[in-house]
Amino acid sequence: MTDKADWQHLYMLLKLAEMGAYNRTAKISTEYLAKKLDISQQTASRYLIELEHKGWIARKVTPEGSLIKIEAQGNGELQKLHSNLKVLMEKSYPPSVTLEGNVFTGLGEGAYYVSKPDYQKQIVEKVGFIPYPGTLNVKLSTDYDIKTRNELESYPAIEVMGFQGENRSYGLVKCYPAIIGGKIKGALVTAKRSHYDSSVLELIAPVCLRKQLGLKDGNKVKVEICTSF
Amino acid sequence: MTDKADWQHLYMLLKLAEMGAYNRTAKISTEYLAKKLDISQQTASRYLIELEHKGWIARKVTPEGSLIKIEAQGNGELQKLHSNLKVLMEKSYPPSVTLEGNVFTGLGEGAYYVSKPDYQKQIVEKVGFIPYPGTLNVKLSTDYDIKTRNELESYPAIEVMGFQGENRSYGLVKCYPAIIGGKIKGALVTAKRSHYDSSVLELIAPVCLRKQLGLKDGNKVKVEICTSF
DNA sequence: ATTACTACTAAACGAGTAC
DNA sequence: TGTACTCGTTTAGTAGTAA
Repeated sequence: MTDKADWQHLYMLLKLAEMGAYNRTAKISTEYLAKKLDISQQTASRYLIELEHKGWIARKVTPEGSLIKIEAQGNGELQKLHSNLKVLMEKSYPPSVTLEGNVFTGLGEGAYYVSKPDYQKQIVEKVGFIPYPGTLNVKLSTDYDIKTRNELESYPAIEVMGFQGENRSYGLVKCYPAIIGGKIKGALVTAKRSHYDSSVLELIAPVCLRKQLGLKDGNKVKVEICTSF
Repeated sequence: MTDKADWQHLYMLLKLAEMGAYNRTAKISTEYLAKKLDISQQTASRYLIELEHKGWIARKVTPEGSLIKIEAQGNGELQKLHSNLKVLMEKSYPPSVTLEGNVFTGLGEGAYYVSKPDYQKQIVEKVGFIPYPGTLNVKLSTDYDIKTRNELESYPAIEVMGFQGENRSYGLVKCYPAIIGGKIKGALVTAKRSHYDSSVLELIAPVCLRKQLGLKDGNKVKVEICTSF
């Protein structure tokens, strides 16, 4: 992620690009740049030095102005920004949503399902980790959380296919990669036919979430669902 | 143009969008936002207030956090940024280039051509102004300016078609909208068959450029050529 | 002309805290 | 919990000026 201190540099870079420093060399004096950005000549000069230091631009000072060209690293920053924006604009759903609720103890069903080899194998392949045999259950309470939870249904998900068991059939399970408690990468799993309604989240992870996050029943936990993967 | 003070707000807006406030309401606490952007909770709060003040977001403060949705104006800013970047990334030429040279007196040919009704009519229609009967001639001297001038040939231009006159034929003229001397909107005109080589710019505008800009022979003048229109 | 240093000023930031 | 105020500190920005 581009950090805070880079904001102004990124903006500067964009302006330089618009002035012709993208994929070619442009002659831009610090005074001209200053006027365009409505900053002082001194600040413009300092910015250029900083950008050069970062390796975002190449700069050659001449008596008639500075010859400036955006370098590979600078191009990368602009492209990153562009693709971020593109994803945002072109998708109809947000790249991530955050839900919050309270931990509670379920019926131990999650463990049963997760340990089924047919499910487990697919989770490893498609979601990318070996699930700890058990789920963390989180109860949503506010209108906002429940509404957002319901919206998830229409977002793309990783689909873990159902299969025919000995006595019964096992249905489709949708998985959404998630960051639980701000730390652990796991997934929200939603069975089509679940005992729980849409006010409950069932979470899996490669580790025991309760243990790793030190959670007890009733504790609040944040779950950041990633909708693009 | 987004001005300098807006840049951090724009960045903030982008982050809010990534957190799901684009086209829907997201619940984001100032502390959570602060952690994501690596700023303090106080600053995050202040930013949200400023964004609301600007009309970029709608905000409803609740005891569990702030409900935030990016408003039409905010969407507009993000879209503007996106299209800027898109133009930059997808075109092979820069959106604008700046040339600099010295004013000199030509042979008065410019006035002759510009006053030809067949040319003039097209300039009014395609370039958008009634040209002052005369051109400002600018001599380029540095390698950079001449090189850049030559690159223009491959950029898109407004084409003013040639025609058959009484005694001779008049050729195609390419026009590039330009800002002359940092102030006046006019155009660079390039005749296919010109007496001047590529180290000379011939400029037209709705007014007398020499007069309006107070230019005398030998004076330096900056010409900003717009390649997207 | 330029660029960019130093010294100062203005603005942004965040700790503490009230609500 | 939350948000957002005051106020001291830090950082960014500018004027003057040298090279």
